[in-house]
Amino acid sequence: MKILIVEDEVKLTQALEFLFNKQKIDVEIANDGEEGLMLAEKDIYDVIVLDIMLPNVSGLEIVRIIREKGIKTPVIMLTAKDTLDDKVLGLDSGADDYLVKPFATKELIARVRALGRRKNTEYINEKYEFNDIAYLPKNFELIIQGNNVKIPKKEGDLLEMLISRPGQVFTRDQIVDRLWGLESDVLENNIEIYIHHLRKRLEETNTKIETIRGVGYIIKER
Amino acid sequence: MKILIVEDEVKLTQALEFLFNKQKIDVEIANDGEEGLMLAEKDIYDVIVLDIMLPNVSGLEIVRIIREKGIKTPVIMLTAKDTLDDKVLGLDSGADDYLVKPFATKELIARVRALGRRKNTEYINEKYEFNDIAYLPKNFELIIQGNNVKIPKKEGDLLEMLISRPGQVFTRDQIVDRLWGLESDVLENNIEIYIHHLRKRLEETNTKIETIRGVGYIIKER
DNA sequence: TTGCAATATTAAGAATTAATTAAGTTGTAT
DNA sequence: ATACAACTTAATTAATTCTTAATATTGCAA
Repeated sequence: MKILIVEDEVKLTQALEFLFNKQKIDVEIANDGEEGLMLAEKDIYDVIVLDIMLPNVSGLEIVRIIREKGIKTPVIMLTAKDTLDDKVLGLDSGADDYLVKPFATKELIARVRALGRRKNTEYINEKYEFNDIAYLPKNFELIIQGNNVKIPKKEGDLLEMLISRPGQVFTRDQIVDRLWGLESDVLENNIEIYIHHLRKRLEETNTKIETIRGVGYIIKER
Repeated sequence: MKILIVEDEVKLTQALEFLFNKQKIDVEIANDGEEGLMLAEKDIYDVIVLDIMLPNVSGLEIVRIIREKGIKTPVIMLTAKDTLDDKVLGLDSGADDYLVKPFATKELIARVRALGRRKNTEYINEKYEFNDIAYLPKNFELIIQGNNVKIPKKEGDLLEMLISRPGQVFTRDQIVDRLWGLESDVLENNIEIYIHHLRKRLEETNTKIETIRGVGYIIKER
């Protein structure tokens, strides 16, 4: 799971990053609204945590814009007690949940988990299921015909991305951004290599990864 | 996605072109109102970005004229703070959105994306349907009798053009402009080739592409 | 109905993009 | 410090898509 945290208090973001990482959750940080919007638009995160009060672009603005764009990533709003108005409470801003500052980090982690899970399947233990395969991101385990196989992290992250939204095409850019981070300059060839590895693992299954030439990849029934 | 930017500050247009290209959005530039109007009339863009203050013909004029002609392409207006009057704010000028200069380029990109998508979502989630066929531009899939077939990009772009406005004749010029860009010098013969490919795919359907001699092509029920 | 222009068809090879393989590097755990 | 696994780079091969070009057919006007 990879999440985006948009929050201008640097100390807080650092603490959160540390805590989430401990839970095997990858974190990307944006310290102002503009950057946050840019990242959120990439549509590569499982959950977005948004402070409402932000420099440049407010959290509410960000939700509005990304929802308009059709991005359905669950959003948790962080609000100070005094800015907690109906708009947020009613959640008709487009956000899915909110948390009043100051909050217990445990609480935030729990809610992130809950939302990250909701979108996919109801399974309690962070399990993605698609067609005849399943994937457990927590221990990087791919399940084929009842057999659990541990796969490398990068392979797992890629599989998780694809399997988390079946039917969605992920562009090569999105894949690079999610697997290697934003300002990385890895060769795009790496995508092909990990796709290749995954395809080999899926050979005997009824699930395949299809190439959309010039665009990216999508997971499908064979 | 292909957009038109009409803006007389050359530096700005160059920067925008660079940024949009990075986002895989094709850009055509016009540096004055007259040229902008001419291009906008071609009706081949997904979004038009229009500065209000322009040499020759103002942005507002351009929207008015193209709307009169029945061109429904979404328009984003760029306005300086001091020309931001009700006409623009109310959006009853025919524009769909506006942005006050100076703006964050990221914000512009976000809004262009949002508007460009809107056109598609008028049809059932990114799916064009006509008669007995359907097309998914996102993964370049043509759906015939429940079967999804992947088709090449150029074929897909052409099909998308035709199917997006059934009943409208597209001229060879419009097709060349949209598929190959304005200053391309590909042989017009290429149109016929891709029309040919599409026709082959549609052979067993009740949908056909008709030639309007001396003009262009139109998609129809057989 | 003949000839011309426009359109259609087909095939070949260029160009682009992806897949594969191999070799080298990094990081980590013992 | 060594060994192994994972990751990255690089080079090669394969596949797909695009374009050119050459030829055939069609529809329209004289």
